[in-house]
Amino acid sequence: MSQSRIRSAPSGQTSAAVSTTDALSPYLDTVLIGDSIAELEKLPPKSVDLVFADPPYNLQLAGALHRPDQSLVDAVDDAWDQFDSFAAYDAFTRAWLMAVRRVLKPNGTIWVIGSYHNIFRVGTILQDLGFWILNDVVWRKTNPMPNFKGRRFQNAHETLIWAGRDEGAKTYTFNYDALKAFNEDTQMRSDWLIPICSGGERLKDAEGDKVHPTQKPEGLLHRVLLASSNPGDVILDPFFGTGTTGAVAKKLGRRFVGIERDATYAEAARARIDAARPLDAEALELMRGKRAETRIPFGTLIEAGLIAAGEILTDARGAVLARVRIDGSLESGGVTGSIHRVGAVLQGAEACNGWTYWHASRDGRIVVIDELRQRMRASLGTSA
Amino acid sequence: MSQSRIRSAPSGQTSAAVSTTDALSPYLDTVLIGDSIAELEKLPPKSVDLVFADPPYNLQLAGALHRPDQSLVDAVDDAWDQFDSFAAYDAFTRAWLMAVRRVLKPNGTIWVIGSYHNIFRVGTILQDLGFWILNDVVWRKTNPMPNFKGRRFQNAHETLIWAGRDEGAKTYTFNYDALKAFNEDTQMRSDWLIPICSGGERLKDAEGDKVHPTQKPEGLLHRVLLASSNPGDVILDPFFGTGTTGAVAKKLGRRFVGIERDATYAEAARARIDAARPLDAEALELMRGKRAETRIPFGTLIEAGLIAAGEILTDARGAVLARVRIDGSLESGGVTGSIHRVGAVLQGAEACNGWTYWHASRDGRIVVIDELRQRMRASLGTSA
DNA sequence: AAATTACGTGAATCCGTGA
DNA sequence: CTCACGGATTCACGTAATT
Repeated sequence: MSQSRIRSAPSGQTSAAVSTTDALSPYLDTVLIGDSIAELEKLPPKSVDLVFADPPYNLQLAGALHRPDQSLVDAVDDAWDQFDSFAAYDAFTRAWLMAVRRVLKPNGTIWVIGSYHNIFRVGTILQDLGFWILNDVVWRKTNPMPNFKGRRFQNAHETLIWAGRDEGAKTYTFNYDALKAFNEDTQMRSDWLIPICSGGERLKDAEGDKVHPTQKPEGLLHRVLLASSNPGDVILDPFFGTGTTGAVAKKLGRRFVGIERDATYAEAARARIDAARPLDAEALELMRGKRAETRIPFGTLIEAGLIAAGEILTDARGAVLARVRIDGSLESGGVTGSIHRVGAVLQGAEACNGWTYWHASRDGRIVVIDELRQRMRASLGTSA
Repeated sequence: MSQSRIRSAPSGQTSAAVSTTDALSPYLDTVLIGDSIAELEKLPPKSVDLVFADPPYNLQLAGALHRPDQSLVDAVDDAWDQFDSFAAYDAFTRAWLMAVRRVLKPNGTIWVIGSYHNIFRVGTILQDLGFWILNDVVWRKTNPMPNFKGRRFQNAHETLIWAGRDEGAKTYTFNYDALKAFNEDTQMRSDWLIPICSGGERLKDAEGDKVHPTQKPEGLLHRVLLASSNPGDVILDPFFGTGTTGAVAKKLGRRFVGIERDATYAEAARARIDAARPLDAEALELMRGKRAETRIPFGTLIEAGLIAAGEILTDARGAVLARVRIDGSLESGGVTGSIHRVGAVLQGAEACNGWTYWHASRDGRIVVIDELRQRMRASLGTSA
């Protein structure tokens, strides 16, 4: 049995009060190598404080996808993401969620992350099994992959579900004030802006290839653990991968139990967690989330009624005219495009800031449209 | 039957080409008062272009829930356990989605909005019925209600699912270029920042109370209809409420069919839509991408004398050469074919856009042949 | 050396039409 | 129905290469 797991940190490293059953202690801060459900059976019931799960998404990708420059998109086509049908995926989901539920303390909570391919099925099964959803949280990616063919909206987010073990459980951990401080003294919203995992944080093998196709950013786990666990708590991750959950748990003074079927991933996780160092309070202070800056596309002003479709905009002197169209584009003498493009073309310039170039008539006065944008911002408050 | 619906706008108000079956025309721009599923049965199959649905998500539904066999689910009983509750909601959801699917054109798409209480069940059933999810979209509220107890994250978003009727349906409407223009020349993401419905837009009754508890903002519908419908299209809303979908549809030159059980809501919707004014056709023009441009075969440029038979084309660097033949094919080192095929073969690529790959020499300058095509288009004027 | 340009890449259900 | 083929299509970063 000792072969089947990798100890990645000396137990007892955290001096904080650890309230775990003795039966769990052999597994603390280790990665169990094996099937999630089989390994979960070995753990004592009602022993972990928090679960974070990043299960296979069941992407169902058909063919190869190329970027406009003909380069191939490196798809997630691993065997572990292949399921024969929705029914097969549902059975798998139900099984691991039931196994997790046995292990979770009555006041514990669970996080599951997914995309539209699988998250609706996960959410339904969570509800069917008696979990009680507390929030769905949207991870907004600062730098998502574009939609290359222009056939859909850019898939710019993933969804997390946060749920209690039971409907009645009221005493779950939620560090409301810590998150409010984190968020510059306004309560944390259900939409989080966080970059994807790239650069130095992304684990690479000797050839420079990514070790795991879907490594999650530590910033995401940081916020999850900060919100819903306390120092010394035990975090279970049944799809450990390359151990983001374990690395962040160690940094934040939490304990972890990881389960991972792939030995290569598990070994990468062990090395990574070994190298991680618990943060002191000062370092924690530095990890404050940046607030999302309010970007207001021109089209939004039309939706909001601050500018009317069909309205005529002019340059500062009133010499150049353009008509606003319903999609937020402008039209002037056969030239169409964004406020910036049309401004540039009409001036014969390479570029143009449409916000300062174009003006509208308001109450008999000519106002630059940037002023209308400021009004929009003001009406939105600082919450964007 | 005429009592069961309210005509809220004169039919034929929109002069745009309306491609609806005659059987649907009696229902156009009206609100049918009645149960969604029963009213949907009256509509002809495959007759609507787009569905927007804002179904109830309160599990203690006050009114009728139908099983797939149309039988009425007994009144919600406090003694029901959780599973029964979800089962009833699922049966209701399955029933109205099946009814909607019958009415939707094969290339039509559907939007459903919900919160974590119901959206996972809606998404699962959509997938089970064969709908094909295109995106999940997050409506990020600029001004959500705070969480007063401080026990959860501020619930600051709702989720929309956009799905095609069938997996294979490829030719659904998506105004990619219009949305890109809207968003100042970067493709529209799956997270939308839009204010909740308040202020003057919010319908109030004589006592100053809001008419409907969950009136959706017109900005949201504006973006939905702009993205996934064309002028003259028929938009079906089976949970019409106070008619946001109808009001925006009228403004944007679309037709609508609304179904609403509550006569008070339906009457408020009718009055509201009557007061709405359609935008003029010029303002409704959308950015059209290259896909919508008239196709100009390469050979046409030779016929027009813009490119000479026998002329040598090169890649951007002038390293690769090819000869133009009289039939509009290229020849280079024994390779012959279209400008696209030859470009692909010479690059060893799967595909190649010959219009942007090949260049010609004009007045001592190297110009991409796509520029010559644009001159051709310009010379054709708007007649195409 | 500092600044600029070029290149690679990420959980992706990613073309449309006519024969 | 399949098949062929014209030709349309990307954003934010991190890192390396170049000026």
